[in-house]
Order: sequence, then C-alpha cells, then structure tokens
Amino acid sequence: MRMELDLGGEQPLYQQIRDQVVLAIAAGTLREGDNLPPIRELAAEFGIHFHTVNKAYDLLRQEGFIRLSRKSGAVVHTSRSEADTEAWQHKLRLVLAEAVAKGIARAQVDAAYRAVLAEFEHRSSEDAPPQSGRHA
Amino acid sequence: MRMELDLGGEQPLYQQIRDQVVLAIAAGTLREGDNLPPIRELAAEFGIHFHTVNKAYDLLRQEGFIRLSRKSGAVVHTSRSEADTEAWQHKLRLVLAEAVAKGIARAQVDAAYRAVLAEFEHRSSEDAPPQSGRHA
Amino acid sequence: MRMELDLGGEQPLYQQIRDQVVLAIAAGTLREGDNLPPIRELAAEFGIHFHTVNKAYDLLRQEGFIRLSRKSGAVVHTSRSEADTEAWQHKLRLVLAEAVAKGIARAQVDAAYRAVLAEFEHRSSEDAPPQSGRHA
Amino acid sequence: MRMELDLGGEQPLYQQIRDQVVLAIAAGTLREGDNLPPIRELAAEFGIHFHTVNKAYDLLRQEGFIRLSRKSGAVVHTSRSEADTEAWQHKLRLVLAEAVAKGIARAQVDAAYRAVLAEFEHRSSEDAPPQSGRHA
DNA sequence: GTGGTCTAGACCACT
DNA sequence: GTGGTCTAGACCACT
Repeated sequence: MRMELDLGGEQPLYQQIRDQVVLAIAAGTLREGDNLPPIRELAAEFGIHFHTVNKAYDLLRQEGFIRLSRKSGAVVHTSRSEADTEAWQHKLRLVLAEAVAKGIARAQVDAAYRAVLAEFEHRSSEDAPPQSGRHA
Repeated sequence: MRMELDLGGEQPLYQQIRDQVVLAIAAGTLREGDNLPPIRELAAEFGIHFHTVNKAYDLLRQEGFIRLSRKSGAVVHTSRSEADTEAWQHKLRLVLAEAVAKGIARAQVDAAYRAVLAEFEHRSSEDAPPQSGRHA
Repeated sequence: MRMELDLGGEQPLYQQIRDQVVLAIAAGTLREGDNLPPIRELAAEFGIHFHTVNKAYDLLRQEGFIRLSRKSGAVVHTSRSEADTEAWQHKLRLVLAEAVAKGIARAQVDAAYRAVLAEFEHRSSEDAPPQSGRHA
Repeated sequence: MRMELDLGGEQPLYQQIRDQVVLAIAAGTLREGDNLPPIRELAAEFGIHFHTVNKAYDLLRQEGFIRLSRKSGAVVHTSRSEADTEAWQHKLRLVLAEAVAKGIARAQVDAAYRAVLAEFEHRSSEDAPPQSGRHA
C-alpha cells in the first residue's frame, strides 16, 4: 500500500492518513481482512509520532472502516450504520452544492462522477459474480 | 435564508456558516447579485462574534462565491478558476471513495447523487425558459 | 476618456478612479492641460457620491497628476518631487519582488515590462521631436 | 531576517509584514523551505497582537508564498497560478503607468528596473553553478 | 451603515 | 510549542 503524506501540508497528518486508507480501500489496494501497517512502523516510515498514526487509525475505526485489536493490529473491516450513510449523504450534498453554486455544468459534474466511480469499479467486479455482457 | 448553526459542534462556526451559504446558493435561495446579511447582523442573530461571521464571509470571498465591499456589503458573485475545479474533483473523489469503501451499492450511490442534483435542479430551470431549442 | 468602475468590487471606488486617470494619462488619452470630467458629472455618470470622486481627484492632486481650481476644475498637470520618485521606486521594487519571489522567469518579467512600456510608448513619441530611425 | 514596521503608518500592519516577507524572499534572505518566525514570537518582537501577524501569514499563504501548519509553523513554499501572474502583470502595468504619466524618462525607468532586479539577482546565481552550458 | 483593522485574551487542536 | 478558533470591544475607512 503506497501512501503519500504531505508533511507540512495544510491538512492534519492524521486526516491525510485516514484519507489515504479510505482511498486505498475504495481502490481495492486494501481489501476486507487485509492488515494495515503496524502503527509504529508507519510512524517510523514517515518520521512522525506514533500518536498521530494512532489517531488516524482510531478515526478509521470510529468511521467503520477498520477493526483494531492487540492480536491482529489494524484490519480492514468495513461496516456501516444508518448514521454513517446519512453523514455520507450530507457530505455528498455539500460537495455537489459547491459544484452547482459555482455553476459547473451538469455534464461536467456527471463526467467527474462517472470517472471517479470507474476508477473504483473493479471493486464491485471483484466482489460480484463474474457475469457476462459487461460492455462499456 | 434559513441558517442553522451547531454551536459547540465539531465543525468551526465559520465553516458551518460557509457551508450554509454554499448550500443556499446551490439551492437557489441565494442568487447571483443577492445580498447576504450584514456581518454584524448575522452575528447578532446567532449570538456570535462578528469576527466569526467575518471569517466565514472572507472564506467565501476567497473561494469565489461572494464579493465584499464596504459599499454593498456581501453579494453573491460566483467565479471559478481551474484550480477550483481540480480541488472540487478531489473532494468528490474522496466522498465517493468513502461510499465505495463502505460497500454502499452503486445503485444507492447513484440514487443519492441524482436526488441531491434534483434538489438543486430548479436553478437552471428557473433561469432558463422552459422550452426547446435552447440556443445561446 | 473611457472609464470603467467596478462598483461593488474590492478596491475602493476613489482608488479605481485614481488608477483609471493615471492609466489614461500614461496612455495619452488624457494629456497635459486636458480637463478631467467635472466632479459632479462623473459622480452622476456612475451613480456614486460626489464625495467619492472628490476624494479621488484630491488624491491625484496630492500625487502630482492634476491641478484643481474653482475656475478650470481638474486639469492634468503633472509634476514630481524627489519624494514622489522615491515612493515610485519603492512600488516598483515591491512589484518586482513579487515576481522574483514567485519565481517568474526573468525573460517573462522582461517581456511584461517591455509590453507595458510599448503600450504607453506613443507618449514619448508625441512629446519628442519626430526623429527618424526609430525602428522596433 | 530584518523587518521594519511603521506602526501608525498608512498601510495596515499586516500588509507591511506581508510586504517585508515578500521582499525577503526576493532578496534571498528567506529561501524555499526556511521557517518564518512563529506568529506569537514575531508579534512579541514588535509589540503587536499575534492576530495581526496571523493575518499577514494567512495572506502570504493565500498568495502562494508560504505554507502554514501547526507542526512546522510558517515555511516558505512558493507556488503560482495563472491568475497570480495575470494579477501581477496588472500591478506592473499600474506602476509603470505612474512613471510614464509623471514623465519620468524612459532611461530612468529602465535604470530603476535593472537596479531592482540586480538587487534580487543573486537568487538564481547562488543556486546555479557559475558556469556556461546551463542545460536543464 | 457597511466592512476593516487592531488589541486583549481564553481555550483548543495537532504533534 | 505551534497555529487555530472564538469572544469582546475600540476605532477606522468608505460611501
């Protein structure tokens, strides 16, 4: 799992780590049951405090993306509550509001939407039974 | 313009104000050329300091949603740069990654996407005459 | 003299008026001895308060671009003190510092410099005796 | 990094701080990756409020001269967009218009231009090896 | 009457 | 120890 952190960037490091993990899961680089790097290892790799990584992992746990245990460390284990889905819809609403408010053309929004989902597509194809006829 | 602030919430107040304004523009409650409430008035309404509102308005100005002047106050005046659009796409990517990572079904994501855009749809439909042959 | 003001823009109106007049003088649209529009006329044209125009004209007078008198109104009459020249050099220094700090290539800075001066060139050619050999 | 502020001057303090930092970057006193003084430290040095310094740093961040993070503080990190370059050209145009309008001789303008750039020259000469054949 | 600048200072977030 | 958020409030600039 490739991870790029922008130390000294504007976003808090723990947030960046969280985002990278979420993107990796969506991209299929990290799959259900996979282990995330041990906290101290990841911290060492980037020369950051292990507390920072710990905070990121704890956030991922809270959000229902991973499980933490002393035995197996951090493991991808997604789950979602209704509240999660609602919170997610609220985020989507805000992102789309920005686009609409800025007057980005509907076609361009649609294109961006499809492009991103296509990028993450493989995932459903891996989980789903390999059916035929999937053209385009 | 309805606005709800969650004092003591996780999100900074100025960010909440910013979000509410963006949503209002997208929803068409605030339209190009409309005035936002004066800084001090909005502050009084919510019992917060005018600096907080000022920061929100300044952020909206930076992001290209409004214009500020001592004469006319805060006025909706959207503009966008290429960098804006790129930053927006990155936000969309992250939001969709969350959905995919959580395994929300594609159909449900699509439904949420369409529902939100439908909510903001009127914008174009109000401004444009409801007729065919929309040339220039 | 064409003048465009951005009412509701970020820059103070009096500053915009001042800038437009300076640009007009540099471009040769306004020449030594020419009259600027009467204060109240200009104010009426843009629907702004005559105090605002008055402030702009007074600033232009202070800066040594025009003369004001009850008889003849505002007349282009440039003059400069050593202090003016120093102040100008300081402005130039700051503008160039921005370019250098941002890492704009020297060639590009030079090009912008020459382009702007070329735009204002006619002026010297009008004042100077029409000598031959001025190619490029 | 030498800095001189004119308290009680016409220019806002935060703007003066911003200008001094830009000049320092152009002069090479501050270089890519260098740290600016911590907000509160600089404020104490000049006996002004840290909010004022904060505003200056935030402006420098917006303009693409520095980066801010809680971890590393304020670090010189220049970047520019096309809009930046356009805005810069407009500033240059106005400064040169002043000179032309005042009838400052072209030779004197050229001299001032070259003198300022010479002052900032070292930047490239320090970083690059003083040799011919500078390829990539 | 509008937003802008600045001070003073409490408390928080991130590392 | 760094910057960030927020309140409180004085005084200023522009129109």
